[in-house]
Amino acid sequence: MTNKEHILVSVAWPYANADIHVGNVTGSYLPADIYARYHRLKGNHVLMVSGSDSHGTPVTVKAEELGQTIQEVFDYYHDRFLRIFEGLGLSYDLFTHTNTENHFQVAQDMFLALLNNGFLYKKVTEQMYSPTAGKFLPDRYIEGICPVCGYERARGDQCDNCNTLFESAAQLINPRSKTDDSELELRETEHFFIDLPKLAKTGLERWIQNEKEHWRPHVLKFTRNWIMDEGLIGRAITRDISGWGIPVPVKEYEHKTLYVWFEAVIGYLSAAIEWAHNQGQPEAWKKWWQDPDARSVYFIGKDNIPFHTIIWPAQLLGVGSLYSDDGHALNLPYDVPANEFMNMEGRKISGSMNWGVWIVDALERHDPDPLRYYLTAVMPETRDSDWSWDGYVTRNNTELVANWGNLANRVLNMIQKYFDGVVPNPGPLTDSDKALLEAIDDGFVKIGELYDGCKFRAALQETMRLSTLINQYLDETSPWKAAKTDLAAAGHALNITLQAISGLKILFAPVLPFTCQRLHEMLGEEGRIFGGQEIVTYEEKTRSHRAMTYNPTGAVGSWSRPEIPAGRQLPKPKPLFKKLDPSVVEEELARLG
RNA sequence: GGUGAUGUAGCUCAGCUGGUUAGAGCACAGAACUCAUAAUUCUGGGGUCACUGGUUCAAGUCCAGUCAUCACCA
Repeated sequence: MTNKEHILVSVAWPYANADIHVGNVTGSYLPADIYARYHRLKGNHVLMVSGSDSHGTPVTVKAEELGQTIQEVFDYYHDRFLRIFEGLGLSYDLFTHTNTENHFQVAQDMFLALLNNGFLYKKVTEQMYSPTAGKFLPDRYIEGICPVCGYERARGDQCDNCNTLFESAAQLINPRSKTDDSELELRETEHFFIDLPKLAKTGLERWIQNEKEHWRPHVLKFTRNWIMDEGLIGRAITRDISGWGIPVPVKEYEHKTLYVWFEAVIGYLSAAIEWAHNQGQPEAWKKWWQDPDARSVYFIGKDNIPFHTIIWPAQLLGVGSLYSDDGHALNLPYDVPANEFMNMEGRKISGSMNWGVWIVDALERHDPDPLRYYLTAVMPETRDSDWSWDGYVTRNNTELVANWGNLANRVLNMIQKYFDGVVPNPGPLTDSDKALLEAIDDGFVKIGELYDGCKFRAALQETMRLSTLINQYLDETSPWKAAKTDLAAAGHALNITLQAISGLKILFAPVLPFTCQRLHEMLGEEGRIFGGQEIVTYEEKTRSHRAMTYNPTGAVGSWSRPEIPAGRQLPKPKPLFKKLDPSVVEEELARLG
């Protein structure tokens, strides 16, 4: 038990301003969960963390749109996330959020460590100031005439008419406040910048050039190119907003806040610290963050690559041995298996056009495992992929129901029918029996490597291939025929098939945790394959927050084929999956747009 | 505009460092079987590997350019 690895599964933090759709799930949350569940079965020490990003501008914008407070909007979506993730079976050890005392503290600690280590500098820049509102306005609150095309309602960051992007809203002609249409003026303001060029020289460049052959090619090339060709420039990490966000922990600057992009990624660290605290073992997080043998894997979408492969590593390097008495640095990412995007029936997913599948709705009409299965089968691992309801129904019916679910069902039914539900005796094994069981056992090696390498689509295909292999074996041995003349032969074949199915139950479990648990019970096994999910309220000194945790108590699953003993009485089986009528496709398509 | 990725059968995708008639699943056609949610198994048809040019004895696989899609950056 000593050679078990510590694996930190870091998952993208959703903005709490919109519901989660299939693209979000297949892009980062689901692959992270599959990865975490695989490593739990392997017996490794997994810590899977994430949370809602409360301070992003989109949350503020949403609140204004709805005429609600930011807090109300945030609470509403955060709560929905918890429900959705519970329903989908995403097994976060901690899904928290960034509006906690703990996160504020860790973010401010990192800021100060960077400052003390000489990686921050102050700089005065000019920004748009609203005299009527008495504050500086972020670019997206500014409107004006586009200097390129003359469009009158260009936004501060981009012209929607000609798609020109502006470096500063000051480039607009006659810039005005979007909120009250008042005139704006340019004023000087001072901010903290992170010195990325210095950090690059200090170790970031060396790190990115180190051996990274296990990284996905597009992630690696993109990152190296960014550093080599484009070069790095200092970036502002504070801004002129107060009242919502994390105050800058420096005298005279308390009215400014930490920029969200700087602060949100710190959640990976602060959530691990919070988890340890919640467990009553405040130091426990260090196993994942300070032991150089621990692996940290970041599951994100492709739009987030530079933040996780350059800026976050730069921050981690820059804080040195923060939180360590004996000079331990914080671990940099081991891998960032960023996914591409998922489209919807050939078009980009769009919240405003209601073009997509929202998980909160989907879970009302569909079971989590078929959703997880389809999202894994078409996961955008190497290129953009497409969700189609026709594909969903087809794969559910032909692969889950017909190939795998029906295999389990027919075998369990035959054992009921011919042996009153008692597992028959296998007798001596033939060569073809051994070949089948060896193929399953080899699967634990091969499919394990695929899961570990984040090749989830291939893992699923390979597991399904084994299901076909069992179907072929069943066809050759035809226990339904043998039962009429030679009951022992029928029992023999059914026993072998049952053992093979018992293996597949584990091989499928990272992707199909709910139905594999049901199969686990139908095979007469005790306990649960995985631990359970809980939604808990945590109290801090001045605040409380709701979060999701994973409780591993009672989890018995392990990465090998459990032997089902002859003579065991099995319960009456029920189908694992529901066949879907093709009309589902039309019903679902009708909800779009 | 710059950078990167992607473009292979009707659909979803494999094809590592270039090498015999380009693979799998689904869909389609035919056959076998009947334990099972008409579910399984076997056989078969189907592709100018986006386009153009180049390197090579040999290219889907390398190089250049073009087009399309996506992301990031300016």
